[in-house]
Amino acid sequence: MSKADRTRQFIIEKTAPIFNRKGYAGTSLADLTEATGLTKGSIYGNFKNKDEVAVAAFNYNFGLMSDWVKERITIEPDPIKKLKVYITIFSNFTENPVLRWGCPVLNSATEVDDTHVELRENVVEAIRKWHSSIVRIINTGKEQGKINPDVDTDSFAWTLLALIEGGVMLVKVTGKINTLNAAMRHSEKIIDELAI
Amino acid sequence: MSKADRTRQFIIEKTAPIFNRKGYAGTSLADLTEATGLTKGSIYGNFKNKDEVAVAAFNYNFGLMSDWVKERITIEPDPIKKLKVYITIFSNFTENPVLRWGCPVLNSATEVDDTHVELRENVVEAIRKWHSSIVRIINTGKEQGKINPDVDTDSFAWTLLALIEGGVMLVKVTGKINTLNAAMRHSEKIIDELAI
DNA sequence: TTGATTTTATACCGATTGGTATATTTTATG
DNA sequence: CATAAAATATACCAATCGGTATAAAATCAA
Repeated sequence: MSKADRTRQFIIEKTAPIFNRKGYAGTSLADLTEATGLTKGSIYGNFKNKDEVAVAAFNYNFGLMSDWVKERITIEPDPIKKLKVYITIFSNFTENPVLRWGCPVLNSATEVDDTHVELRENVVEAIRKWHSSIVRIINTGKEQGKINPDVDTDSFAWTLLALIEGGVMLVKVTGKINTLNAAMRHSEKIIDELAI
Repeated sequence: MSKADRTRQFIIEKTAPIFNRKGYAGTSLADLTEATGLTKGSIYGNFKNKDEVAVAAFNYNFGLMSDWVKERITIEPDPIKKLKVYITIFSNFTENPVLRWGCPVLNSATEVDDTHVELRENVVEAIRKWHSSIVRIINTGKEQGKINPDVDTDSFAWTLLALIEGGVMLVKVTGKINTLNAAMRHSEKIIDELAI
């Protein structure tokens, strides 16, 4: 790992929380230099422009979240319990070190428009991956005879994603945890109903 | 209605779609002058600052959405059908004249932080109103003996809101309508299950 | 229609935006 | 250790940001 690679990684790690909190357009170059202690020249020596830092920061943020989830899903053998890991994690996301400032997907999803093409594509890809991992759990559960084969896997995964992201949005803006709790309790219920 | 009041209203109506599309921080004063054909001086003669225009624009956007929904809910006598009005409207929100650029609540919810206190309070109040209107429909349905009295009204309303907003987010960023459809079909199902 | 008042336009402000050319320093290689 | 290459800092750029003082124009009441 060369010096440049290490600095690049350093910049990403230091700025990723800023991007997640302030938004990908609301974060200025001054924020980046302040967070890293580096200068503009140094940052532009490692990245083409601000957008490239934003994209790298988003992927880093999503990766953190993804790893956190995966780690806890892997140790659960039962598909129903695997799915419930999402509920546990997001029910307490405000105390979660990587999700404290909100879900990176949600935070960037509403912001990216046609002017941030590359970032948008990365957000879409992140959502697709998330959806796929839910689909995979359910399909494996079907093969194991633990989940009702009649379940519409694809639709279920999108519904669960909508409940999680919607719930996170509600609690983030209102500050009332019962908004998220309601969505998570319902999610738990429909997960239980998957079982044969 | 004085000239000033008319101009104020004119500014709100012309800038509200811009704010909803570009975000409340991403919209510049140049955007406002361009959309209205007025100058900065003229806008600042009618509003204290940009934030005041943003707040007025949000409330206008939410009012438009609210009126559109209320109009269609009122003509439905049955509480189950009243709730399904939300599903119908949001399932086709991309073709809806007032929701074409997304739900104003969702668009501003993820953006407002501690630096936009007043706008945030307005968003929270809008969500509270929306929640209350769902609660009211369900409670009336219970009184009429058409909705199961054991239903947790408050939780149900938050769950429905999470499904709607989450679904809107998913389709807006991915561009795939089946993401929203899945959330809306599930919403329809849980609405049907409310009935006795 | 006059005169006071309100509304709008002009011209400007300092601060900040993202970005870059170039000089300096640090790193890696022989 | 010397030297080439890469990484970082300095100093700057034009453009845009939100906002304002003031002049010009339009409105309104008497």
